[in-house]
Amino acid sequence: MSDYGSYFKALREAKSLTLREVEKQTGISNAYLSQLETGKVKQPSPLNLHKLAQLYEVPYETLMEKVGYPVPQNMEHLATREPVAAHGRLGALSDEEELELLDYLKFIRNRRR
Amino acid sequence: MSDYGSYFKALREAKSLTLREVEKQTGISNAYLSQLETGKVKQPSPLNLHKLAQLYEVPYETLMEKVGYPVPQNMEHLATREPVAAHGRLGALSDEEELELLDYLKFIRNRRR
DNA sequence: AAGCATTGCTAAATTTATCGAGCAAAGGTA
DNA sequence: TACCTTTGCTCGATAAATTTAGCAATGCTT
Repeated sequence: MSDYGSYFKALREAKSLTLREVEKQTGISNAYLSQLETGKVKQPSPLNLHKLAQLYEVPYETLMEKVGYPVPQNMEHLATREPVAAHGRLGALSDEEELELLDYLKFIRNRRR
Repeated sequence: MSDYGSYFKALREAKSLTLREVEKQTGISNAYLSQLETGKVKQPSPLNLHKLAQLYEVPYETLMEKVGYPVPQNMEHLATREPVAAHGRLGALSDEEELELLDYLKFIRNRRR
């Protein structure tokens, strides 16, 4: 199976923590932690990864990458990536669309007044 | 239950895509997509979120935040509303305005067809 | 040595993610 | 009108995440 289990175990041992101590700090059952460390878990939830990242003091993204989740781009990428307009629910807009929406937005805002 | 379903639905409709078209582009079953959009799914996998983010042209982090996953620290400000405000000429939008514009955008794009 | 707590682990149960099949409503087309 | 397709959705099945309970080995204390 997946083989990042030993990695998590190493992180825990580096802090000299016991499975049950980690359970207390994170709320994740020691049973599950054990399975995680012995390669019996494929994709732990991002929330649990985050908790472990905090406790073990490693970057959340590092753990996400370890378990095979897509990792968010770094800032440079985002900054360069096509239109900043590609945010929110509107998504990427062509110039014409943006102008038309701008017009409609004015209408919306003046509607009731 | 969680209620980000309508958000995904809005994203899909903004692109005038059908559930089965999204299925073809992402490999995610239309059955699951439907459940996702009708609030019957709690935590879709990061991988699926990533696929949808690509198709819908929204940041992966935004979707992660929507479904309640922790978002990497250095990305938080980008994942929230701010970018929408950075929407060139449109400026900052309220939720209601954004939804209404989304709806209008859909209309614009379907006008001819 | 006996008794007790700690530690890592597994087994079974529960919950959720995800898919395949198939159904009913809506649209078009002959 | 009858037929075929498309579309969103539900149902039932399978797999994986995560928990609770409990067990064996080790360690500590008397």
